[in-house]
Amino acid sequence: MGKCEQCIIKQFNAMKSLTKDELIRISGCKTSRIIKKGEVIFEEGENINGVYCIKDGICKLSKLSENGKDQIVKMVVKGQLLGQRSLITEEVSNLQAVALNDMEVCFIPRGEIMADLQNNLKFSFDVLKVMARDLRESDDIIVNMAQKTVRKRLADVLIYLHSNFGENTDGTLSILLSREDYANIVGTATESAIRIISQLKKENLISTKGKYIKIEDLAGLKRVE
Amino acid sequence: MGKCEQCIIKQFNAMKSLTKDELIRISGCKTSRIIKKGEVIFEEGENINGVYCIKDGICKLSKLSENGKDQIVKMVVKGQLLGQRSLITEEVSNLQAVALNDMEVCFIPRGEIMADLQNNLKFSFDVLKVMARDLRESDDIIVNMAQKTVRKRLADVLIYLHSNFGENTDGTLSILLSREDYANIVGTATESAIRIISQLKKENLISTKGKYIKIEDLAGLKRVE
DNA sequence: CGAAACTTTGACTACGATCAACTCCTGTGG
DNA sequence: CCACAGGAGTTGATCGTAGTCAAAGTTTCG
Repeated sequence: MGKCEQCIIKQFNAMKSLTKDELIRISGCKTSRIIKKGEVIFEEGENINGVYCIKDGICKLSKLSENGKDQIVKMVVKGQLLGQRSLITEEVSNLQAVALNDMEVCFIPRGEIMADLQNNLKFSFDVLKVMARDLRESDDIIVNMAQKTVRKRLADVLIYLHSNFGENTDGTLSILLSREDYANIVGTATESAIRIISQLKKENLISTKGKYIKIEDLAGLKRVE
Repeated sequence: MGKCEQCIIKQFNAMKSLTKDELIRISGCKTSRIIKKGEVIFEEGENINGVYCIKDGICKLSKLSENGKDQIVKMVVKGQLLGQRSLITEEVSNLQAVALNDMEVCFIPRGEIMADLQNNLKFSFDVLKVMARDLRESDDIIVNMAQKTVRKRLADVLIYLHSNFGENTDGTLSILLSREDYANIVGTATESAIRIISQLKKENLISTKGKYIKIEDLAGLKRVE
């Protein structure tokens, strides 16, 4: 099993602030795990009892709404930590996590990571920074949800996916989402999302290869209102 | 000027974790300020350079959307700290803060509070907890925005205001918001909010005395879909 | 008292949800 | 290898929700 102190992934999250000794200790109690695409990592209401450090892959965090629809709240990718919030509030998870592609994660039990949070100031301050940034992002999402049309939100999501997760060699978005996922991110009905995607296609802003979406005119997409 | 170490307000926020010495130091450099209803505490994009500890009153945090409408993202009340996020991300504020009634606040300059954040583990961990809870709340707001009707959201807001800020002796909500504020919280047009309020009135779920709103049937309001 | 700001109502429009039918993939078992 | 089942994607028709514009009524405050 890999050693935390040598793992490159830690550079990308707050764990870079842990000391070598702390990393060695964590390395000793962590468990690695492969998660297949579509697999549930944890459920809403589940006691997570630790955090996941994502070595590879992407997952979606969603919450079941009263009307029975899932709302995707956040995507967490390679390099980031998963489950920090619930760890800190000491409550069960308020979100469900599902893998969007095959993932490789390390699970660090609550006790170990909490010990570091409460002893290593640099580490806890780093986590604080991540959260403050997340909060900013949440503010933006709230405003967008409240004030923008579905069409505009969907265009924004495509731009976001493109700039954050990049594209395959053929130019399609490297992250593959179902139409339902798209709908659940922008908060609309699947049919509505589909309709807008085909409309954007007609306007030559995007093209599709099966489920894959390729952005043809990024500037045009940004101008969508 | 009041002394932080004797101030009761600190019990309600993370400052309770500061040592007596730290509080005395902060007391020496803080500035008290009275803010009138409607006054802007800080603007979106402004460098806040510290945090406000709210001794009395309530304010709204809002963000200007591209369509020119303000979206109210959060309400911050007596006992809470204002501006922590921007302090931590070391960026300009992403929100505007406006007083909803006459307020009394203490301003603590960045340097002082940062020093404590980076030295007092208990304090920074407390702030971490507050933020983790805020993030949970944001998740809920996002889901509600995305999945619920304006009518349902407005009913929820009324219930929220009632349970969090209480009522006057005549039973009206003790917090007084304009119709536009209501609209800006639920993310709708002012006229839409007005229409729904008058509809709820017809259904005898609420009544109004001028701008004041009184909840007549809390259980009924909760059943609104 | 009068101006300005806020609230209310009406009429109309547009956006997005829902339901239903149909097509297209994909994978599984005969 | 084909057939078929099931899921995902697509499209059309229809309906209700909410946004916009306009006008009139009401409060508030100087």
